[in-house]
Parts: sequence; C-alpha cells; structure tokens
Amino acid sequence: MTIQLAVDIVIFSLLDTSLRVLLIKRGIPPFKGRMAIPGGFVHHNESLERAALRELKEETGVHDVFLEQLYSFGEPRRDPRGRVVSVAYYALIPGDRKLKAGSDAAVAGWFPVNKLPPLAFDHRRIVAYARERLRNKLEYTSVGFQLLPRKFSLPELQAVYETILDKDLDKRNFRKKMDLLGILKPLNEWRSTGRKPARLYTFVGKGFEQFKDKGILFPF
Amino acid sequence: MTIQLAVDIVIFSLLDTSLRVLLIKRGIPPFKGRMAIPGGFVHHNESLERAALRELKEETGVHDVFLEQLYSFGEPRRDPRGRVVSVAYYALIPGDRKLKAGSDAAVAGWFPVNKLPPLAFDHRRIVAYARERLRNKLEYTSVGFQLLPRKFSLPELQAVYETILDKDLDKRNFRKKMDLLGILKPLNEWRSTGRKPARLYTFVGKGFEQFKDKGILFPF
DNA sequence: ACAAAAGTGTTCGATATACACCCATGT
DNA sequence: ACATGGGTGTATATCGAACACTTTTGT
Repeated sequence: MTIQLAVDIVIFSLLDTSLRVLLIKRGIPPFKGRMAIPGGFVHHNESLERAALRELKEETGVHDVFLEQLYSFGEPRRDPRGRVVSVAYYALIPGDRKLKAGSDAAVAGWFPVNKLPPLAFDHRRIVAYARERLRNKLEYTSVGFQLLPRKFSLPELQAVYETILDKDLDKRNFRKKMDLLGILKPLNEWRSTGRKPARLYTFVGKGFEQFKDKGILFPF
Repeated sequence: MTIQLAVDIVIFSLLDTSLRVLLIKRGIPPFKGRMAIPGGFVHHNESLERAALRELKEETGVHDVFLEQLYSFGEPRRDPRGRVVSVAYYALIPGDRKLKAGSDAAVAGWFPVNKLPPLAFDHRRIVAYARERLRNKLEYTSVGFQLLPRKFSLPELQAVYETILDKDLDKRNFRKKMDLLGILKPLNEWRSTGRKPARLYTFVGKGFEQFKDKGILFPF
C-alpha cells in the first residue's frame, strides 16, 4: 500500500559508431523474459545517486563515469506490482572500457538505441527521454568526451557528434570549432589504426559548468 | 522504515519587476515557524504531476499554469522525520493573476528570490536550482511568456527577461529579435499606464517544442 | 514646457556554413 | 600504384552587439 522508490539507469556507450544502451533480460515477473534497463529499489540509507551508482557498478563494474539524474517517472500504473516511482539516471561509458564480463548474469548486452527490442515497463519512454537529453547536452556541454577514452583522435570525436546528433558534420568546420574552443590538447602521439595515423588529443576543459556561460558550444 | 515520497513546488511570479517565490510558514514541526516552499506527500493513486498540481491549487487556487518537473532530491537526512524523497517542480504564474486570498492559512507570501529568509529542509537549494533552470530555459524556450498576462507590451516582456537574466538588454536589439522570431502578434490595443501608451501583443508560438529545433532563441 | 517612457535603423564584428584538394599510410 | 581516411583554408551569409534620437503622453 505504500509507494516504493526505484532507480533505473540508461547506460550509453558507443560501439562500432553506433549509440548503444545496456539492457538486461528480466529473470522474474513482471515482464519476465523482457528486456529492461538496469535498475532496482533504493535502499533506506542510500541517496538516489548512490543507488544509481550501485546499480551501475553491479551491472558494468565501472563506477567512475558520467552519471546524471534524468527525470522521475511516477505514473500510478507504470509497474503492475504496485506503486513504484522510478528516478531515472543516465550514464555515459567510454567505448573502450572493458566491462567485467558476466558481471551480472542478467546482462543481455548493448543494443543500438535506434533498434531496441520491446522493453519492460515504461522503459522505452525513459530511453527516449535520455536520448533526447543526451542530444541536447551534447550541443552546449562537454558530455561528448565522456564517451571517448582519455586519448582520442579528432575523427573519433567527430564520429561521436555525428552519431548522437544523427547527421553529418563538416570536417573542417568541426576542427575549426574545436580549435576555437581551446579545450583540446594535442599530444605527440598518433593512432595508426587504419591508414594514415590520426593525431591524439586529450580534453582539457576544466569541467562542465564553465561552458554554460558561453552559450551553445556546438551549433553545427 | 519505508521511504516516503513528497512533491515540493517552487512557484515563481513577477511582482513589481522582481522575481518572487511563494513561501508558506510551517505550522508544525519539523522546522515549525520556518518558511518553506509548498509541498506535501504524494497520494497513492496520484501521479507526481497530479500531486504537484494539487499542491499548487491548494496554495494558489490556480491550476492552468506552466508546471514542470525540476529534479528529485533524495539525500537520506534531508528530512529529520525520516526518509523523505522529494520530487521538486516549479511553476510560473502570470503577475496579474489574482490568487485566492488566504487560500491556505499557511501562505506567507511572495518573497524576492534574491532575498529569501531561512528556509526549512533543503528548500534553499531547491529554489536555487529552480532559479537556474528558469534562467536557462528563458534563453531557448518561451517560458518567459508564462509570467505575463495574455496581453502584454514589449517593455513588459523585456522587463521579464531583464529580471530573470539579471542584466540590462538593449531595447532595439530585443525588439528586433522578437520581430525576427515572429512569435508576437501586435494588437490594436495600447496600454496607457504611465506616459506614452505601449502597444500590446499576444504570444502566438505554437508551443514549446517547436523552439527546440531552432536552437537558442534569446542569446542577448 | 518639460519629464518619462515608447518607439525606431544602421554599422561592425563574430561566428556558422559551404566547399576541394593534398598527404601519409597499408595493401 | 592505388585506395583509404587524415588533414588543411577561404569566402559568404547570418546573427549578435553597440549605439542616439524622435515621438507621445501626463503633469
């Protein structure tokens, strides 16, 4: 008869230049056998963010990644078990991070966000909301760098933007913009994966908030 | 021992060209006698938004105003009574709306957001968060119009922007921008409050979402 | 007549956009 | 040698920022 509180996490990563979401397969009713985003109930002495971090770690083994509260979903009938309000978070994991394999037996894998299977509860809506937030934030913050390893090439960075914004960007304009922003430090390292080696950079923005003032960062 | 779920609402209005927040005086512990933003527990069969609307109506008598979910605050010790997670909303009320007087005995009044008294719980933080969100949204959405009556003059509209952004704007650039956006319909009415009468306009934007695509709307 | 607020255009600088060729490497 | 993807500059259009005077009304 009481309201229960859960957290659910949309975990994004970039694999094979496609934006993906980590899904698990539910082993118990309701929606047994359906795919779902990871989540669970909030413990009594745990903040919402800690609960989200706990779930994130349980499913992926990582703990030091971008995590942000998304929205709280509280329609009375969203969970057939009873009244469950879910505080949704989303996380960004660099594509090169090796996750602990089978960290949780329930992990089903990484699904392209454009081709999701049927999901349990209102999880489709939650993922859609997260995707929208990610797209928006990409344009005026530095979230894009959260999906890349510490060292990355400009073509890789551009691919992140193109994938999330779902449109092609002009190479020269992209580089000019990055140059103008002054948030990339060129390294004396080159990645020779493919043909001509690409120079590597690191992100040197001093954080997130700094960018807000500047207005839109990436209005391609 | 269970987690309780509440909604709290930051209700903004614009009075005497100052941005204000509706506060109530708490009649019972904890924080008895302290000021607080309106709020209350979510009923069992009520969505989060409905709970917020209910609180809004109880305190102000209005129900047809802008209301948006803000963030969920869930630190374990934010409420001394026990574990209470609060889903915060914010609402915008046109400055000319007459609220039902003494609608709730607890209503204390409209306080300038820059000069708030000590608040109960973590309400100061919630208000700060709402203020920040309002400032940001003002720049790329049409929230500004939610604080004005249906008919308004351009100087009034500009005052909304100046108040919330807390900086002076150039009259000519402001009008040029509004003109360019094409979201104002001039009326054949003038408001003669003061010296030279000001022409009245209405907002004719077809909604909110429409603007997102256009990117930033008001980067003064 | 004077004070107060409404209304009106132009110039300049910054930034977004469009666009094509050469270079370094692996095969 | 050639195919593949990395790397580079310029010209134009759009938009934001700065800036001063005239008009209308109430007193």
